[in-house]
Amino acid sequence: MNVHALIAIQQQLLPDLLVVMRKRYLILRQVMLSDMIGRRSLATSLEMTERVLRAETDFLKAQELLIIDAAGMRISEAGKRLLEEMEPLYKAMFGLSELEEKIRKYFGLQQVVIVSGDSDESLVTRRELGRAGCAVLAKAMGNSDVVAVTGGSTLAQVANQLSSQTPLKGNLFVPARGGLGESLDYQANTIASTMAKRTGAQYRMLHVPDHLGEEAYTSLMQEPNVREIVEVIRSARIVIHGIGDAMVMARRRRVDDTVVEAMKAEGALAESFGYYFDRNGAVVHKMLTAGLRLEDIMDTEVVIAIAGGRSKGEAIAAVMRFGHDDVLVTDESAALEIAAIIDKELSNV
Amino acid sequence: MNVHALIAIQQQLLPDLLVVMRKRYLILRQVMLSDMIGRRSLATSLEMTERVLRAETDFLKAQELLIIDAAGMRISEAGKRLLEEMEPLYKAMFGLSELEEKIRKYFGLQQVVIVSGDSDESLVTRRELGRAGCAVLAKAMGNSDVVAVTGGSTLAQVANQLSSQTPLKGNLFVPARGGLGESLDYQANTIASTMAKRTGAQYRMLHVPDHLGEEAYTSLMQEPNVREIVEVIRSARIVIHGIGDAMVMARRRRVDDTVVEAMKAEGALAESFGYYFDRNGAVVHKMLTAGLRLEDIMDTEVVIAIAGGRSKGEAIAAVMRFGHDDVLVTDESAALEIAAIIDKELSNV
DNA sequence: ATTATGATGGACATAAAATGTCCCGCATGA
DNA sequence: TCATGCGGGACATTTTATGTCCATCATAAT
Repeated sequence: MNVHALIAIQQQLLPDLLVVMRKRYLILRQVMLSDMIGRRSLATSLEMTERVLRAETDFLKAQELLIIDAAGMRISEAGKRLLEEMEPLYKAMFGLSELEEKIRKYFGLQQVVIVSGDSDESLVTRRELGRAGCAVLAKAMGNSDVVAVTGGSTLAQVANQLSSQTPLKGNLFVPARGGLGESLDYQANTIASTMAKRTGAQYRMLHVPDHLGEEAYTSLMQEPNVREIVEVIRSARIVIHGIGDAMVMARRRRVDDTVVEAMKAEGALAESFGYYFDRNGAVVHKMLTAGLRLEDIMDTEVVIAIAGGRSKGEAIAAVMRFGHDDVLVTDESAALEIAAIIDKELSNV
Repeated sequence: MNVHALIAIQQQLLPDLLVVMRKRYLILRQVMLSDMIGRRSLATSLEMTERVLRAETDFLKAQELLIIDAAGMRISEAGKRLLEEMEPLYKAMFGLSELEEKIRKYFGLQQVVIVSGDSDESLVTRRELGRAGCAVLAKAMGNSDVVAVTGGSTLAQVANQLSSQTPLKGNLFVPARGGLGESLDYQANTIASTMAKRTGAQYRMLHVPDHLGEEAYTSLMQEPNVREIVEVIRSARIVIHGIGDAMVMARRRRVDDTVVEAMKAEGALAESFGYYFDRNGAVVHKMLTAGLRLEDIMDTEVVIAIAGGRSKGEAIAAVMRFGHDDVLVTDESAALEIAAIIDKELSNV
């Protein structure tokens, strides 16, 4: 049995095991690196409140890993030994948390969740990604929320993993956008309905093509029943969306070749909830939609992005730069790509 | 890096979490063994209150390790898998807690603390034993308590590990008994004074030989200053004492050969705070003392025994049977000996 | 020598979580 | 059909965690 397996087992019984372990490890390490340090400065350098830190240092003192006296705190021999023994473990154990934190901070997100593996390569990772997405979504959902979901294989995966542990009757799932030229399973409509069925929630459909000319848009919006559901969609409190490669998505949606070329020229890289972004997160291509618009996203309380696979790293980074997401759920490979982009950015500046 | 190293680290860094982990593990195991069981009967069989158990089962249900429905609880597939995977690790993770609990229950103690190793073999273990003793003592001490301490090398170890982290000015350390024929370092007087100095507390000496004839006793007790300190000693709220082998101690104290023979004939096995016990915890040899008497012990609020080493296992068990201790601090080897004695006892009955 | 700084630890109000208790409706099996 | 034992809801109460402020002490610079 190896270390990872043990941790995985322990985490089932104690989900925040790693969180606590990491917290205490970082305190210990910071104290060691500082030789001698006071509580207040330690608290700020670890970004903890003073009182919480104090509870931990009191604990570490009781364990005799820290020595605390009137002059401040320093690490004990036992503490030093513990740190040395933990060092090789640290990376293995917390590599992902470290990554999460880095990405979270850089893009100013509320939360980043990374599952290990590469969705491009492994079915297991895709499933894990789905599960992680479910967990995030479940946590975000209240008692009577409107949740807008986009299409795509990743979102379909989320839908399939969702379980009805706590029946969320009052919630309403809606598609974020209209119908696309994709396969039925990956349609936003399909996914919204699956999610609703699996959680015992309600759902509404939007039976309108996503891509509309101005005339068609205007006339459709005259229809009371279309108009009503569109308004519900636009008032969603939660949005969960995938992220795709711009060119792949454009073709899948049968966008005009000339438009595709124009977007390409403008540096379109990523696609999400129907919009196309360049590497800086700027919107490259706008179009009329009966679904969720950019301005709606900005008002949405919780925007969850979910996408994985090394090939999507760049696209994810682009959408994150757009800056209106709150939570990102991704996998290790994509996260590493994103981290590389961040590093490059930071060294250029 | 192997699993055992990780466990060792966790035991230092998160002992509190491991306690929780063990609790959940035991619940899961009990449910598995019971096939299907209700909350109330589970609570009694685990000796937990219903509400506490409920909090845990709710958690385990959320983790999908337990299936709960109107008919009762049963273990899920994932739960079963978890138990199987954890089984080989259980001993490494919780072996000592298990031992502690077993000994605690058998002798009806309040708390048992076991440090790993064998004090007979290892200096490190002796030191650990001292540290653990300190921790227990520190927890027991209030703001103005009288603490009676006996002599012996183990208690000397405790004294040397005690630290003045929380200055306990109002407390008073006194020797439990008078002077013995031992070396100065192991005298109760010496230890009491060391402890007091190291914690910033007060101390009083008892300059009287422990072993007294009736005449000498009577006349000494006429002395007001002797009488006064003796009364303080006998009113101690806390007693911390070592445990020794009867014969070894008798010789060290230069007890008359004829008396030694008599004690031997009566099955004297263990010695503690000046009294000799046989294997059943019965007092074999009583003598007049200016220090703490048996009847004082019975009134003492907190009686802490501390002793380790495989060779002392039997003696410790004997004194525990005497039944007036509240806390036992020992080491792994002694604890294993004690457990063996318990098992033999239980199978005989 | 003295003053200023920054340290810990105590104290305490308040927020949050854990716990004890009681009771309800429901399935199951006698 | 009824009684038993089940889970789970509700709520008062206790315990614990947290934020905040301050007293006191050690240290270093003046």
